[in-house]
Amino acid sequence: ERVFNPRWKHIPMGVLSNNDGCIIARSNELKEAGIKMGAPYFKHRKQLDQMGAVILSSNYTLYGDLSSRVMNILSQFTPNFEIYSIDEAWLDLTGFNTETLHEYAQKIVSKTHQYTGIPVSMGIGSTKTLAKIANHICKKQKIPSAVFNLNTTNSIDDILESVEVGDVWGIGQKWSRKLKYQGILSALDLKRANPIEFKSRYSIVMQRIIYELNGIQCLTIEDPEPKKQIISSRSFGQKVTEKRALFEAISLHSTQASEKLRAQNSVCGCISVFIQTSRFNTNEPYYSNSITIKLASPTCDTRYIIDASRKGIDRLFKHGYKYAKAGVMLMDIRPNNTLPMNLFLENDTKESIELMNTIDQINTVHGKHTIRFASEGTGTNWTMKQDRKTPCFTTNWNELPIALAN
DNA sequence: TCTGGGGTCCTAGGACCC
DNA sequence: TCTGGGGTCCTAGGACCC
Repeated sequence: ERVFNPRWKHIPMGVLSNNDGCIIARSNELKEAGIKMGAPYFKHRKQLDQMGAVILSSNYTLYGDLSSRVMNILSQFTPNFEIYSIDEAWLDLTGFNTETLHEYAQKIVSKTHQYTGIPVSMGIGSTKTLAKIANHICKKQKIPSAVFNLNTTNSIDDILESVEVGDVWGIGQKWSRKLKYQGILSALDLKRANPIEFKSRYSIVMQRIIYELNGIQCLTIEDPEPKKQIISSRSFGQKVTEKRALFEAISLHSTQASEKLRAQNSVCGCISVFIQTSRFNTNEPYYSNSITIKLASPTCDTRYIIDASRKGIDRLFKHGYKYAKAGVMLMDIRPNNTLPMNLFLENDTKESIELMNTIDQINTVHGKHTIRFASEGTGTNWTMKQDRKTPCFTTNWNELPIALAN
């Protein structure tokens, strides 16, 4: 957001989740003010207003586009590269000259910043888990070069001792509590734990973390795999009581999930539909339910998936509840075998595949939802709240930034 | 009184991640 | 009034097989 609005550079900022519900990205000022990741916005609104903070709805189109620009640059610095999330990537620097590694890393950081305006930091370690710790140090200590190499510090153990066990990658709330109860307080304590004993007490995942802290690689740089499940879901802007509105939302989710399914050249064997009321409102009766429906045969045709989801809603819906959220999950996902020989043996006939291709092409060229299914309705009464979204500066001709010359 | 051994597959639930 | 969305992996237990 600051790339396209430099005037916000020194102003406290936050970005909200869908529906403007939770705070999911915070500038340093917000972190220092004690605003927690995922905190409900309405609970902190007053405080944030007083701070003069700029709080925005999330603009995933913009973030996704900037992300791919950053990833593009990063990928040029090593042949072995993995995109880990929208804002993280692994670079395999095995075999690179260790003497000049720090400079090389700085070059990566400065080139990324120069080309995209996005500040990045880099942590270097001999395993993924150690590299994550190095990056953690980078941010926590605000290292000016934005690079921290754990391999060239005097004592890795001193660093590990300063890191809380809950800040180790892979240690979440539950395990953190359990470890601390056992007297394992720091990353160093965990490094020195017995991997065999901890495997039986926790799981093989914990054992790997211990090995990785000891510099033994258990996790490698991986190639992208097709998704094994695809979810589309949303909370409603306002609570929904009508079955019709629920089905409209579910139709839209079926459409979006199917698009993702086709984009990775897969078909799915079954779908799951779920609806739920708010789990926070204790004054209203709570209802949450899901149903899994097996498809007659594997498909990526939106029509069959919407049809199945309708049956799901018919069986799930109960009158008298105020629904807060609904969604669709595609499961039993496998490659779409489009070899001509198999075309007519599958649910997805040639006609079906051509129709879906055409719809996808129209929506790619002319914009999302240009052509859509009538069952999605007009959606005006249940679509999500997004009061403060910045324009799609980089992906929409109508929303390009405008530069004025005086 | 006394009731085997070895295997696979599937699912739900729990843990984690960003 | 207002509390996100989308993933992964692992394990235990049940159903089933011979």
